[in-house]
Amino acid sequence: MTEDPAASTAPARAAYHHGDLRAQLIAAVRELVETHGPDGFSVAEAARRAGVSSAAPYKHFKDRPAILRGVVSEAMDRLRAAMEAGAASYPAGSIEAVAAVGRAYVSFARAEPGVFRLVFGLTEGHETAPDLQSKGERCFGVVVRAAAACLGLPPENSDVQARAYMLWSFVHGHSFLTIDKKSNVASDRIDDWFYLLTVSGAILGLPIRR
Amino acid sequence: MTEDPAASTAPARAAYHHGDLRAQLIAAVRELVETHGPDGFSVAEAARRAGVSSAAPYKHFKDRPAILRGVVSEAMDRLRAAMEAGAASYPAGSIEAVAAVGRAYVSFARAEPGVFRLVFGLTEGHETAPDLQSKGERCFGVVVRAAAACLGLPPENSDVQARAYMLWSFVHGHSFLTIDKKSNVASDRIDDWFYLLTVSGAILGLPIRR
DNA sequence: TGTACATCAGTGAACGCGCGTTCACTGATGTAC
DNA sequence: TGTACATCAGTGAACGCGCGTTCACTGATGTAC
Repeated sequence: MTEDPAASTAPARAAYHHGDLRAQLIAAVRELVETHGPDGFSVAEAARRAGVSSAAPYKHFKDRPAILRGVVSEAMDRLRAAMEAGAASYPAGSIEAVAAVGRAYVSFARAEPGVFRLVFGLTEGHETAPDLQSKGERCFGVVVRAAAACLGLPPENSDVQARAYMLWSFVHGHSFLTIDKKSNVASDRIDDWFYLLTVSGAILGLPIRR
Repeated sequence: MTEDPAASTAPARAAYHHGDLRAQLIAAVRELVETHGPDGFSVAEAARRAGVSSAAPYKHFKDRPAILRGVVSEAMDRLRAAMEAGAASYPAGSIEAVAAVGRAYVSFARAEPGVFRLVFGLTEGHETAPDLQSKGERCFGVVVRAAAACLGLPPENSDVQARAYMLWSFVHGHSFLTIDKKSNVASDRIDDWFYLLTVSGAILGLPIRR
């Protein structure tokens, strides 16, 4: 998948052997999850879409949960890349960079709501997956670094972490409410760049005295 | 279920007829959803737990999605009641009342994570359910009214609605991150009453100039 | 360059399973007279 | 108060279905000499 030069872009009907099946299966599952929801996918249907027999997936994945984990892992890579790209498109340390991370997050959720839900624990038996856990932490790290740079404090600072977590909560909640259609007129205003900037600033700037 | 005097509290082995089955089924599904996750339940298993044949549920619900809708509907009633109780336990118009609504929300999610996920769109084919939609709006109404009272503005005010939505996003996101175990040390601090108060105040008080 | 062989990635048939739903039925309940 | 009867809420057997997974297999690929 990663060391693959260009075959994955072409339909690559591919020979008998090696049609880049692993990546094709993940793509098929992504499609299924988007159209039928998380848990609305089956190994059989994914194999069908990839044009192979129902036994073929087991040459690449141990079992059904392993396929889901593969999809989630790949999705987390893309999510983190999107967040980083968002941050990089504004001056380091600016509040705009912080808001851009949030905006990238929401955009991802909107673009792939099924996969987004899958990433966030909607599937059973994913608790035992240390690699996924660490990928999640790396995503959070993007938020923390942006917040730290903006506040001029080290990322290890516990107030920075608390505020970054609050920002994440806000953006995460907005993402879910939006894809669940629970949104109102009010939710549309948050997509407004100005609102996102303002609420980000408020959360970062809130006086934590104690 | 509602007009039932006291039978639902007792195990109520009940006669052949009428053992308050509808309510018992909903309770069984709640249990299943908590232990096996949303979509991890089956009509057959729910019937088994309620001690009836697998055909019995169809006397009370049209089909499987209808059972899910019943569970969600009942859960939304309880969620709204909890939010209202939270608001009522502090002076009307106080920021504490606003924060208490949020705290009730998070407590609900923590107490019944499976049902909470179910409520928020994780199940297929619930798009066609106007009664659920309106129940959701009534929940949001609790937040809006608390925010309006605190700001001294009418609930119809669009800024009030926008800020209420932001509060809801924040609390919703925190709820999900918490039950998904995506939380860190940082998330625990938000359960701290003082933090919740502060961030609520920040969101309500943020300067929306435009 | 050619051959022998281990490995790899697929096939396709088969399995057992539990599910959602239906059906004709039956016993208990509530009501009219 | 008693009886006749409509209705209601259950039974249990049966159906067809698609799924996850295994199995022995086979043809293509890559490598050693």
